[in-house]
Amino acid sequence: MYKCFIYMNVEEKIKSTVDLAPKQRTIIHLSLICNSINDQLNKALKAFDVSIEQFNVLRILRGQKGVAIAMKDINERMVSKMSNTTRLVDKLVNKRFVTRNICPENRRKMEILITDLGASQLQQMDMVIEQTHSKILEELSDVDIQTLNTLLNKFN
Amino acid sequence: MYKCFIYMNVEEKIKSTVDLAPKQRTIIHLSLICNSINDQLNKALKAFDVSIEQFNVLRILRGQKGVAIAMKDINERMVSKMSNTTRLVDKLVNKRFVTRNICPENRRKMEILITDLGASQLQQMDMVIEQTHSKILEELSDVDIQTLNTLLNKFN
DNA sequence: AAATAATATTTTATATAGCAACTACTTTTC
DNA sequence: GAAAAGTAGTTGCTATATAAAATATTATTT
Repeated sequence: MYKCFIYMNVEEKIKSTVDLAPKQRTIIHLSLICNSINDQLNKALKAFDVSIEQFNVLRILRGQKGVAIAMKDINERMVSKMSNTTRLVDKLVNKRFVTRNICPENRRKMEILITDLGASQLQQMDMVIEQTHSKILEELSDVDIQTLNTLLNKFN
Repeated sequence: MYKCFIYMNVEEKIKSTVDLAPKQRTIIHLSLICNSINDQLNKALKAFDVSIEQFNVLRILRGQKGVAIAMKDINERMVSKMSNTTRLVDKLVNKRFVTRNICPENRRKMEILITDLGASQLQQMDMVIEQTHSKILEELSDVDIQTLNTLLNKFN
């Protein structure tokens, strides 16, 4: 029997009756898990009415420790790059989680800062997200996580 | 020095100056790789003017070996579920890659089939996608791929 | 057989992703 | 110092994701 137990989950999920090539299977496996992770994270953040991307922007701003940051630099630090950081920040401004002002030294630039409200909300989000991360990786040991990261590093 | 070489890639990519918790790092790492995989696959399919999802639908239809399939069943077999298979199939109908007819036995159902044009285009896409998969996983040995799948199976 | 429930698909609404064009400002070059 | 090139950010457009409501058909109940 060619079909190996380690692949069962994947083929179950996409209801495939044929055997997939190991490489194709691996890519699909990764894709399925990423989708599931995003679902879980989005659900966790739903109570705060922010998306994963908005949450990431807030984290970036907190990392600045009070130093203002420009749109361009937010973009560079984001996990999934998108051309439209403007609209993402708009949402956060509307929620009073961040402020945005024109930089006096270089009037092309924006100075974006997290507000106290944003920071306190972020702290609450962090707890929920950490719980979600722990749940997702519950079955993986510390060694598993190290091995996984080493393998992921080999991806092109 | 706490920062370990296996994490370098991640922190470089998101330009993080602070150390992330290993679990958080792993989730971000996965996310980065998934984005990169999707970018590469979309680029490979660009010449055919189809998205990854459209490509997946075509593969599902081919897997049917001439047996018609309903919308509901396409949805079940898709990697990233979405409620709007209708529009996805619309696009493929417009390109003459698939046909869609009302099922005579159950008029609620649709009978969706891949066309000869769709099948021949899919064959071309397969070659490009296989090359892309190989390139993505170039640095991973067979054992690496087995290990990776085993680890991915542990995800919740 | 009419009413109700269940199923399959489509439509609608809303949010986001990605690209390209555009505006506004700054730097460089001549 | 005016023209050209480069940079930062915004806007518009199109495509897609997602959820919820609507429509159409079939199956079940009474």
